[in-house]
Amino acid sequence: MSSGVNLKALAAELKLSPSTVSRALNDSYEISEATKKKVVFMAEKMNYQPNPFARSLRENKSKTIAVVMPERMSSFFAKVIDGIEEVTQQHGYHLLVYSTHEDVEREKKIINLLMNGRADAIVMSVSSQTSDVSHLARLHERGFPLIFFDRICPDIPTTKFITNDYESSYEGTKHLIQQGCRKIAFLMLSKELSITKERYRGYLDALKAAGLSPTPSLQVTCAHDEEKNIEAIRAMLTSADRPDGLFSSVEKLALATYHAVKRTDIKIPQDLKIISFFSNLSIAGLLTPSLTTITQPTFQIGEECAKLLIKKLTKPRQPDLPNQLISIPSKITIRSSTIAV
Amino acid sequence: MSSGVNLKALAAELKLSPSTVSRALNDSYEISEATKKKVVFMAEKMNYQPNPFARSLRENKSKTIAVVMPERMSSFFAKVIDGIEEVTQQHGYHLLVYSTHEDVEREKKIINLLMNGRADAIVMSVSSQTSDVSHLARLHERGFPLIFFDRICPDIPTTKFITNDYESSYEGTKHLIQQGCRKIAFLMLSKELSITKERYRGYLDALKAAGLSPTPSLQVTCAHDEEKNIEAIRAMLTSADRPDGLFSSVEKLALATYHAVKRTDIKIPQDLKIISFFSNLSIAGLLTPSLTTITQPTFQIGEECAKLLIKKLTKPRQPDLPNQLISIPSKITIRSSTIAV
DNA sequence: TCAAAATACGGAAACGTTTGCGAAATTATT
DNA sequence: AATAATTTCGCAAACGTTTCCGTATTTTGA
Repeated sequence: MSSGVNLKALAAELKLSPSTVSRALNDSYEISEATKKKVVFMAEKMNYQPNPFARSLRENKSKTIAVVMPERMSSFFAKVIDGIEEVTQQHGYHLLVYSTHEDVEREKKIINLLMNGRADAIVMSVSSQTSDVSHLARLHERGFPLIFFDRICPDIPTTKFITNDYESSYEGTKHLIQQGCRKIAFLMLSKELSITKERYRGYLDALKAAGLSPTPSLQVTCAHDEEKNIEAIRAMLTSADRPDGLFSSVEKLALATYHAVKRTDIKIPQDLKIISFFSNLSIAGLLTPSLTTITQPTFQIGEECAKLLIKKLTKPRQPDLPNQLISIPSKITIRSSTIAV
Repeated sequence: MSSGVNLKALAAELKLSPSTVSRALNDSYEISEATKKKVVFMAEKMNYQPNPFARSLRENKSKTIAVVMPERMSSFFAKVIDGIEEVTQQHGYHLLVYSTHEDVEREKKIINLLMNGRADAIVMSVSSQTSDVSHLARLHERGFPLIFFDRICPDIPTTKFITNDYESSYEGTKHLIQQGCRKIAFLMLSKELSITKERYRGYLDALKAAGLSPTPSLQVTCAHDEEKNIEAIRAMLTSADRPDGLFSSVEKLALATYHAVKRTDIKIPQDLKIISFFSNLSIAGLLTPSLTTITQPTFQIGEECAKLLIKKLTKPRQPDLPNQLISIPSKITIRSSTIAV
């Protein structure tokens, strides 16, 4: 139901053939400048809009990229998509955006839907439930351009964009130790997640380097229910083995921790020092006390994902996405939540 | 580059004609149950995926809905989209998501891009810069299904979903007055916005009902630069005419106000009581002091938008979207930021 | 001046569906 | 038993592009 005017109508009006009009609009070398002018002018005048589906059908590409991520209500993912959109929009690409809601079944359904070519590529971050990655492997094996960011699949040989999870976590944990923490809790979403593994490894190594060992009861795996998370954290914080420091591997768990602390008489940072991966800088400074954060280069991650894809999709005979892990460093910003008093 | 197998290949394998296979897969009444079984089985086996563009071209519909909104880093818009996705996904629709970044030029470009039929409908919330709505009017006049939510265009005769902006603002302002406020500031994004107008009207009427009149210097219009907003608010809060209450018409300005207050020695709620339209309830409870909020039914707004569109798009001969304003009430949650001490 | 090359355009096929129409085979009706 | 109706399927057109060829016209080269 577009504007009603198509190539044929435009051609008829110009007394030219559709093929000539098409070529003129696509700036083909075999059309004279004179007719190009006329065609472009008339196309403008009649408000001709090429039908994207006819074009996609013919050219076998959609000028569309799909973004699949675990949730929408997250400053991290929101900013990454902003970054993606920034560069894709400049190249005339459109963005299909899907949220899996951390549900691997929904993730599978979405991936399967995308196998029909509705999008030219997928950039994704897996759900916290995703352990079996066969749906993604299958997609990749068929040659479908797929790249990961943040929550990656290490075993799928394609390009992945991450931050320096290990090093940042190591440094963050070291910072807590330097501030006097000896019993440091670790909060994670799911042990399956790549980011959990890397960040946990950094945390453990920093403990080890300081001659400390992790307390099992202080390693809490959270779920999707915010209230339950808060209660689990509160229970942990008020247990006999209560921690004096806390490392949250994701933003939402830092917020849950602040909620949990509000239900106790624990004082931050006197009784408990907190550091967290966190993307919403405005909020970090507004929390009481302000939160020491490890901030990922969100926007840049999105941009890099998109740039790589655009290169792959627009150059004629581009090789497959290389199997590489590209790391863009995070930045630690020390605020009140870890300042020894 | 889908899976490689198309209708013709599938038909050849089955020794049937493509038309029969198509009808079988679409469960047409003119195909026997026996062949339907065979076709479906073989389609499954060969992993046949219908080409969406061929289908869209033929049927002149894309099974895609576009969402156009001012920003992505907003809990309000994120939740609305979650609501939209919830129902559209159930009906096999896909979501193209665009952010205008509060830039009317980008908004125009996006709208013009969407005129070619890439999406079957648009659900949108206009940018704060949007005063000339001719690009949207044109779209609607061409019969393109368009519905608004939150930041609407009153003059375009289609369906709009809002919350009870006037009443909520009236009640919120009344609450501030009841808590002892006499000089109440009003924070807004742009005077052009429908939500600004309605919320401001509610604010003004509540003042008038209490025999108060607004102080011009306390009505601040903000821009897109967060730091500038914070400074403008700080200046206003510390001026000679300093307010004792503040009504923020959008979430981000409440956060800016908390930042501004941090730069002064003002105490909330002792010196200044604050209420705001706010969607991120988790954060509202975490601010210090916790923020009294007017929370919109975000998810439900999204659901209702999508339900209406799905009905319009799936029923064969559906009339145009009616020119109506549907209001779903907000809820005021009183927290510490307005509790008189 | 004449052949060769370059230029500018049109005809038609192709992309993969859906569907109107026709037709063969089967079943129902009188 | 002859005709009518129903069931089941195939042919071909159509959706709106792009592009492979072919061709007529003009320009170039010797």
